[in-house]
Amino acid sequence: MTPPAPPAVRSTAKSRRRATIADVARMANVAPMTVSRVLTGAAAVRPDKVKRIQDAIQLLHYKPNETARALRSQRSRIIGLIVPRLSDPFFATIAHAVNNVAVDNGYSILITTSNDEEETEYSQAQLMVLRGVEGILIIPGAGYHSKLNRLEFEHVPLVALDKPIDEPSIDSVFVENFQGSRLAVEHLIAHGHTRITCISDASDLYTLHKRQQGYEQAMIDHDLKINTITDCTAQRASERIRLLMQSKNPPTAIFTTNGPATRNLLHTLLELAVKLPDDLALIGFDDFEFADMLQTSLTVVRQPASEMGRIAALRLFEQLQQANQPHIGKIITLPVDLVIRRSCGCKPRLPSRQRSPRT
Amino acid sequence: MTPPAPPAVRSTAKSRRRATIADVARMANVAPMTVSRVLTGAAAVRPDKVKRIQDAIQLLHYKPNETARALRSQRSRIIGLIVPRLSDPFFATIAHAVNNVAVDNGYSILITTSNDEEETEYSQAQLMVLRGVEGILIIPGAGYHSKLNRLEFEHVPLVALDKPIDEPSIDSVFVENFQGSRLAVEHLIAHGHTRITCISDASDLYTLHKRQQGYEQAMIDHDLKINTITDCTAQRASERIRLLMQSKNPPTAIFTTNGPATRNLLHTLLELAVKLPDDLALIGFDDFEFADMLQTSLTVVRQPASEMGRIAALRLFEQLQQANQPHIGKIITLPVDLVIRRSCGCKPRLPSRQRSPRT
DNA sequence: CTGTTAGCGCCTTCAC
DNA sequence: GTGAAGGCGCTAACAG
Repeated sequence: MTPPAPPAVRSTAKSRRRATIADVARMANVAPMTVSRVLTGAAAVRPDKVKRIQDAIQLLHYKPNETARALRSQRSRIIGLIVPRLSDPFFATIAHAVNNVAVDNGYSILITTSNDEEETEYSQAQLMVLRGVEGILIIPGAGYHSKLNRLEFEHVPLVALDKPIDEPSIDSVFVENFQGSRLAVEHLIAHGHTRITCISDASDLYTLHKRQQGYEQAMIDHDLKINTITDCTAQRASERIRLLMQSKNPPTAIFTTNGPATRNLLHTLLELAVKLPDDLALIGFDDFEFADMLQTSLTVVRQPASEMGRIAALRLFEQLQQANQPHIGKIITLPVDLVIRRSCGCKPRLPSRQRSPRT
Repeated sequence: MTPPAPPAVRSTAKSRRRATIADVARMANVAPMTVSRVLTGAAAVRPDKVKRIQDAIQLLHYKPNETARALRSQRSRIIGLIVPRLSDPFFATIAHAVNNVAVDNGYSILITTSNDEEETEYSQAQLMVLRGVEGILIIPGAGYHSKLNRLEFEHVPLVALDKPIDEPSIDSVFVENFQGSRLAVEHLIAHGHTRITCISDASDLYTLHKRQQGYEQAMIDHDLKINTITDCTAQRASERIRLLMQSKNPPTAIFTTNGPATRNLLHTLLELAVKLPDDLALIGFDDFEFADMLQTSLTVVRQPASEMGRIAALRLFEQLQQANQPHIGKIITLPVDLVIRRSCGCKPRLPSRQRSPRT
């Protein structure tokens, strides 16, 4: 065992380049390949050599260069994650869960936000492939058809979350949008309400559509008249809701299909001094941190954001393990919880939950 | 111009490997190096060759392999981002802003969560370096001293956010914790309050300490008695706050030093049926999405999360450009807003803001 | 079990 | 302006 070999290059003042596998091999008096085998465990190596190699690694502070590994072995141990916005707690929670699974598997995450832009999503996904990601998890943006079903992504394992990508071979993970909404609306009906309005903002066409369908199914099943408002964006919500509440037959209950719609509605109701649940009952799709501390705590359909991220990531790793076997897209749909608080008219002692039934 | 040259390897059924720079060079009848120059713009190339090369690139759908580039050029165009939790809206918003800056600079982000664990933070940071990130942005976890001041990170550009890392050469971006808190407490004092309690949970020692100091400074300046409660964790908050409110001289106002403390307090106040702001005035550090829709809308100190992320990322890129010049750590402190709502006792028509003064 | 050879895809370097 | 050679650091493939 020789002392730390001076690097091949003359050791200038302080450049001192990182030790490479060759340095370790030289010091341990073996071939680089043998060092590699110890590192990766790809094949057995005689114990005494293992010892020498490990000592050399210690002394040189050797750490493998993952970029070189990725280039040579065609395995980057990196997956891509594309979300519309990280500032949305729902997406951020999914990202957090994905990260945990990735770390458990020894993978890292290359993340990016699409800002709900088709071109950004597409170009960032391409860039990820060029950077050698082994697979991509994506929450497609609202309001367009994702282009990730293109040919160039044919050989990249892909899992879609929350919304689908239009290509049957792609795995998807959704929540029970339809059943959850139906459950929520039926809860309102059980409270005796008959004039129930469904309010959406304009974003996120796929999920909102599913949720509206759930609302409509519940209404049809009980012979009630459907009334859906779909353009309650931040700008127009105030006007639309005032009109609604001041009409001659205003609803006695409202179902909002996502967080923004719920927030827009609540703002206007505050302005109008409408009291929940006396003047109006409300259930919103999607829970949020302070839902239990509003003027009237809100009954909501809670989505399993963390669970979604976890399952999607696990699916992706299953695909990575199955290498190139022909792949059939699997659709996983997670149940949602109806978290009953005060806004629907219940007077629960403790917040209770009800789970969406599986169809 | 020849038709798409069959790849060197025989084109088996459908393996069809990705085109490389050599394929493009062959097709355009130039040396690979010339193609590289067109790609990177590293040197001028005669227009007719440029044309031939661009045509070949189109025909072959050539895209450069970024892993190979990173290995050869020692520039990955990737930066690392470490946050404690992505499920925290404050951190997630920072991550979002960081992403936007990175994309603008043609960089990608390798992200990971430390879960507030010293070892995770350290090992993930190491892994990022092995993956060739050019720099790291980190929000250090709560409750320990980050190990990223170690020797091995000496040559990795580093920027700390929200909390410092104990090493003077590292850039940091903070908010005005001290001034913001002082401003908030002075606002309460201006409302005529004299018994003001400061409540913290146990996490995040650095920022909470700074905020407590701001509170104390304001109290001292006005000859008021300091009363700080530091262990209002989710488990103990209820007990501690009940004790406080039922003491014989309960405070007439409270200043909470972060989101969790605010939330814990609000929960208990709901249970105790304490009405804001009549029974008690409250200002919390850190804004959140539904702060304006609580039983009584909350007056808060708002932190510029997005701005923090943006500035930290910009700093990192400045370091990347300055290559190896000796670096002196720069500390950037951002002002915070006092967002006045109802909980402090104001009756604003429109929510108003006040900016923390710079010292 | 171990070493040799070669090359992943690109760009640095240097010669022309 | 252009090309040839060589190697970034590692491991696949093969030979022994």
